[in-house]
Amino acid sequence: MAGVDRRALILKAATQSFAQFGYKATTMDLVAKIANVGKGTIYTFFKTKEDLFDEIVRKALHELKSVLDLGLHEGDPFFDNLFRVLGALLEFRSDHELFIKLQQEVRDIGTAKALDGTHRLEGLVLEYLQRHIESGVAKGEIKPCDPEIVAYAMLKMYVALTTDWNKIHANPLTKAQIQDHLMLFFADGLRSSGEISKPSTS
Amino acid sequence: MAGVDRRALILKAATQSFAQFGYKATTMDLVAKIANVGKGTIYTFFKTKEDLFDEIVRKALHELKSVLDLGLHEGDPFFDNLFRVLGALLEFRSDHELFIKLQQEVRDIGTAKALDGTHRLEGLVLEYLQRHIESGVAKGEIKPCDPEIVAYAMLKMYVALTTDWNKIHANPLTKAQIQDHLMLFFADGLRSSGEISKPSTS
Amino acid sequence: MAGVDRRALILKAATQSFAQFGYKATTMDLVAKIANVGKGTIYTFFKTKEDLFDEIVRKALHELKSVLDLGLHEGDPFFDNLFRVLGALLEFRSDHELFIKLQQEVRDIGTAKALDGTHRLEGLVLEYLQRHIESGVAKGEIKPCDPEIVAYAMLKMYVALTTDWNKIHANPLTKAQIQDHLMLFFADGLRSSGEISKPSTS
Amino acid sequence: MAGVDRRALILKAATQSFAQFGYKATTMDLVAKIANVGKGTIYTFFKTKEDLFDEIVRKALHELKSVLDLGLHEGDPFFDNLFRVLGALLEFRSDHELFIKLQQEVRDIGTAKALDGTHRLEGLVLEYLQRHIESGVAKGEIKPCDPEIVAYAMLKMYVALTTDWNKIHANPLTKAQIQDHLMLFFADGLRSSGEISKPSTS
DNA sequence: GATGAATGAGGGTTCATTCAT
DNA sequence: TATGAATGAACCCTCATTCAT
Repeated sequence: MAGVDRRALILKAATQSFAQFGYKATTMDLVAKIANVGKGTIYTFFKTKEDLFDEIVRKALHELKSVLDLGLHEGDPFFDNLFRVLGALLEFRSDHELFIKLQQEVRDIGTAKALDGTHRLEGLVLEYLQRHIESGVAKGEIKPCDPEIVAYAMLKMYVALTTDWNKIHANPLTKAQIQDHLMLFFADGLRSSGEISKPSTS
Repeated sequence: MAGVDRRALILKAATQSFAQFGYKATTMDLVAKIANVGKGTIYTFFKTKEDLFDEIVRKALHELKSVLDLGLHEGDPFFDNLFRVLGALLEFRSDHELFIKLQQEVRDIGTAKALDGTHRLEGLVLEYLQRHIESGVAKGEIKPCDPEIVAYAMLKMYVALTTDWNKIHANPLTKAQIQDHLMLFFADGLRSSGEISKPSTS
Repeated sequence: MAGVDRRALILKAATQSFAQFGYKATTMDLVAKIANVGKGTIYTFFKTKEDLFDEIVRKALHELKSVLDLGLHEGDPFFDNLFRVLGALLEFRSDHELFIKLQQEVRDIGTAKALDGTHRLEGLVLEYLQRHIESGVAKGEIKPCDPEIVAYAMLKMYVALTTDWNKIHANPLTKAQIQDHLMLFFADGLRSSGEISKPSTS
Repeated sequence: MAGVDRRALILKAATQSFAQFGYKATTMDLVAKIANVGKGTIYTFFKTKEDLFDEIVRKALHELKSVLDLGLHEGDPFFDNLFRVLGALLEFRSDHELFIKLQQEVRDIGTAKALDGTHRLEGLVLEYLQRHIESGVAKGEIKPCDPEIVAYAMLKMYVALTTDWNKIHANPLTKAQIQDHLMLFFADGLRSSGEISKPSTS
C-alpha cells in the first residue's frame, strides 16, 4: 500500500461510478469501496461530492482541449482534420472512456455550477467543430450549411457511436467502423448513386 | 370529484415530473401534489415508484408502436417512408414530448429492470428502423451498410435534433430544419461535389 | 396510541434533552427515542434541529411574558411585586423547569439566530426587572443604583438558586429558601447590624 | 525549534480554544494548528481530548488554590478577606481569563468525567467561601445563614458580574463596579433605610 | 377506497483517533 | 519522536413505503 496515490485512486473510482451509475446514484460509500479507501479519505482531497464531480469534469475539459489543439492542422483538408481529431478523441476515449460518458450522465444535478461544467465540456468541442465547419464551407470543401447545427449533429453522432452504443451492446464498435460510418453520414450520404435526390412530395 | 380517473391523473402527473426532473428527483410527494391526490392513493394503483415508472414506459411503448405501424408503407420509396415515420414521431413528440425526454432522463436509476424499460422503448424503434434499412439496401435504394449501426445512428441523430438540442438552445429547431439536416446526413452527405471521396492517407 | 399529540411529545422530549445534555449533545435520534417516535416524525413537525430548538425558545418566551405581565401590579410596594413575580417564575419553573435551564444550555450553537433566541429570553426578563427597579428607585423604596446591573444580578441570582444549584445538589432548594435568600441579598444584606459599613482600606 | 516545550504549547492552545469556542467546537485539528504542532503530537502527551481537557481543569484548580491560600488572612475582618480574595480572583482572571470562562463553556460535554472536572473547580472555591462564611457567622460579623447557599450565591454572582456580563455587553464592568455591587448585595442590601423589612402578606 | 402521518434505511459530512513513515 | 494521511462511527436530514383512520 506504500506507493498508491489515493487521490488518483479516488478520482478513478468516482469517474467510473459517475459514468456507470450517474451522479445521484453514486454514493460516497460506493466510491470509497471501489477505491478501496475509507469514506473519510475522500474528504481529505475533495470538500464535497460536488467538488469531486467538478474536478472530474475539469480534468476531462483540460485533456479534451489538448486533444483538440493538437489535432487541428490549419492547412489540411477538411476531412483530414475532422478524422484526425475524431481519431484523437477516440484515443482519448480509450484512455479515459468514462470521462466522455459523463457528458450524458450529468443531468439531474440541479446545481447550475455542476451543469455548467458539463455544458462547458460540450461547448468546447462544439466551438471547435463549428469553427472547423465554417472554415470548410468557406474553402468550398463542404456544402453550405448551418455550422452550429452540423457541429451539434457531429458531436452527438460521435458520442452515440463511441459511447452510447456500448450501453446496449456488449462489443464496442471498432475504430474503423466508427470512422467509416461518420464518413458515410457526413461525407457521402447513404443514398445510392443513380437515385433521385429528393423524396417525392407526399 | 366523482368521475375523475385517479389512475390517469397520477400517470399524467408522474410523466410530467419524470420528464421534467428525472427519476430520482421525482418524489412521490411531488407526484401526489401535481396529481392532486393523496400520496397513499398512488400506492393503490402502483405497487412501487418503479412500477409507476414502468407503466409510463409501457404506455409510451404502445403509442410508439402505433405510430410506427401507421407510418411504414411497404411499397413507398425508402426516404419517403423514413421521413413519413420520422415526421410522425415528431407529431408523437409534440403530443407526448415528455415520453421521449424520458429516454435520457433515465440513467441513474440503477435497477436493471427500469433501465430495461427504457431500452425496450429504444429497441422498438431500432428494430423498425433496422428492418426498414435492410429493405432499402435490398431494393438498392441505399448503399450496402450495417443496418444495426445505421439504425442506431438515425435514432440518435433524430433525438439529438428534436430533444437534446433544446437543452442548450432556447429555440427548438423547426420541423423543416430537422428534416433537411436528416436528409443532409443520411441521404446526400456534406461533401461538395467535385471533391475527392477519400481523405488522404495519413 | 390514538389520542397522543406527537408534536407535543416531541417538544417535551426535545426540551428535556436540550436542558439535560445541551444543544450539540442532543441528537435527533435521542429525541426520537425519548418521545417514542420515529426519527422522521420529528421532521414532519420541524424543518431542522435548529427549528425545533427555536420553537422551544419561542414557547418559553411566550409563557414567560404571561407570567411577568400577570405578576406586576403597578401600585404595590417594590418587594411585594418582586417576590410575587419571582414566586410566579418559580411556579413557571416547576411546570416547565427545563425551559429555564435552556438559558444556560445555549451557548455553542454558533448560529446567530439561535443565540438571539436565548438572548431574547434573557432580555425580556431583564427589561422587566430593570423597569421595575427604576420605578423602585424613583419611589424611594430602594437605594439609588445602576438598574441594569442590579437587574442582571437579580436574574443570575435567581437562576443560580433555582436551576444551577440543582446541577450539583440532589435536593432543590425550597421555595421558602429561595425567597429568604433573595430577600437576604437584595433587601437587607448579610452584614450584622453594629458593623461598620465599609471594609477597612487595605 | 529545539527547546520549545511542546506540552505547554498544546496546553496553552487548547485552553484558548476551549475558552473561545467551547469543548465540542474545539477540534483537535484546531488545537494542533494554534499550537503549531502536528495533530499526532497532541496524542503523545494526552491520551484523549477529554484527557487534555481534564489536564487544563486540573491546572486551573491548582492555580486557583494558590490564589485562595494567599488571599485569606485568618485574623482580618470578614469583608476585608472577602474582597481581598475576590480581588485576587479578578487578577487570576485577567491572567487566566480563559480558565474561568471554561466553567461555563463546559456544559454539553455529557461525559460525567469531564463534568466532574468543572465541578471540582467550582467546588474548590465553594469550599473556601463556605469555610470563610462559617467563620464570619461564628465571629458575629455576618448574620446567621446557610453557609453553603450563601457561598454558592456569592460565587455565581461573582461569575455573573465578571464573565457572564461580558457576553451581552461590549464593555466589561470595572473592578470598582464589581466590588461595589457585591458589597451592595452581600453587605448592605438594596432596601432604603426607613422601609419595613418584610413584604406585606399577600 | 382514499388519505397523509409515521417511519427508518440510507444519503453526505465531520472529526477524534490511529499508525505508517 | 513527531507527523498528518487515513479511518469509520455518528451526526443531521430525505424520502419511498406503510397503515390506522
